[in-house]
Amino acid sequence: MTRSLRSDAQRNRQRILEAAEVVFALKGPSASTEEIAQKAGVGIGTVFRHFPTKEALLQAIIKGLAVRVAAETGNLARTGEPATAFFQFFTWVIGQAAEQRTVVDLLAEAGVEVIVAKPVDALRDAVAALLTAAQRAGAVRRDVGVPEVLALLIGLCQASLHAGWSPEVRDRTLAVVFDGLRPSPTA
Amino acid sequence: MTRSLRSDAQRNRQRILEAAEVVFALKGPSASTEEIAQKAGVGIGTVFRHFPTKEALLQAIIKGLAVRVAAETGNLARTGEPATAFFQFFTWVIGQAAEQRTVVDLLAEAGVEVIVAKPVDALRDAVAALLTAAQRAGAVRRDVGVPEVLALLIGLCQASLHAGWSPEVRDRTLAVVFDGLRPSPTA
DNA sequence: GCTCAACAGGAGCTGTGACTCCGATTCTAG
DNA sequence: CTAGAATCGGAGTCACAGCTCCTGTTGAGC
Repeated sequence: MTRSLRSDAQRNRQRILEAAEVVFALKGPSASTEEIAQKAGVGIGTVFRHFPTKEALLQAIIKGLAVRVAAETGNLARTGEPATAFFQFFTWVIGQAAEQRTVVDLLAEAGVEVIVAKPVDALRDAVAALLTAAQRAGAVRRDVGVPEVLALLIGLCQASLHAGWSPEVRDRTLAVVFDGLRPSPTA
Repeated sequence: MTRSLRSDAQRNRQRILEAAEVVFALKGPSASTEEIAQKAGVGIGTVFRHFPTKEALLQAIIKGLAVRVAAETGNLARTGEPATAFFQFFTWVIGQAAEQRTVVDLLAEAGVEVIVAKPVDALRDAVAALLTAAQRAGAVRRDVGVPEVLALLIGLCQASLHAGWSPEVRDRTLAVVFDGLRPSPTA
């Protein structure tokens, strides 16, 4: 087990996480470690002591994000109307992605079959709960599963990163997907 | 104007383009110029004489791809049934993207508002023709435009690059989007 | 306060990839 | 066939980012 860190080390670790979250959200995974260190007000060496590789840092951020998004999703599943909660979740995630590039990476991670981190699993479970509740309420067709939902989420989030993606286009595109997700009247 | 190139130069230029097309399709835009030169059987210097920057080379490939895709799209618009041609086009593009990463970049380029290259414009026109024909035939709802179609195409193509995207998931996801694109019975 | 282990910092190492430069090598006009 | 201009090739340059290492500093137990 790891003993608890010295107080200044804990403080720096927290600062690095916060800075990395902002920078990654803004510039994507290609942001340089130096920029993160500068934003956190620490040296590069300090960053690499807390996180052995840049990849580890990114994973830590994604993990934290997964926990928060899963919690939010769980809340929505518990308190909202099943029929509308699912669509609210969809809209919310895509809104997040437009301003937080990290969300896109998180979803990409979630879409991969072989999952490593438990928090991402939790997120998938939360999405599954939301989906099945909406299906039971008759708001979503029954022949779609979590993989399809994640594919649509990933796709729309990726699209939202591109230029020329105005709020109007976003709303109309979402409307198309939502109509496609509803039970078909011919079924 | 530029005089015609020496015969060996023309041959090399062609080889570079072919090699670059293969490599970019396989590894995306981050593929190294050296690898392209090696695949083409020429030195790096030769690559950079024909294309001043790597970006220029990528643009040239995308341009060529745009011409071919636009031609294919135009064919489909002329010979196919308006009601089905649009959906065939959609399916075809996404199938291409799964094996040719460059297609994704092409579409990303097409989605951007400020267009530089004419071939990309031509592609957008071809998509527009296909879309309006399908709408006139009553196969596609009238409140979607080219931006929305491109957004859906870009998104699904990006999603198709990720692991865990099996043919089954692709078909079901496409089915959802197609149902969403059809005229709603309540309209 | 003192001591020392834990930690911070950032100059530098290393690997990579875009791009340049110039001697060697072809193609082509006459 | 030959001159010479166009072209080729790839070693070398430059910039950048991940990562290491060693010196100086700071927190915590005594």
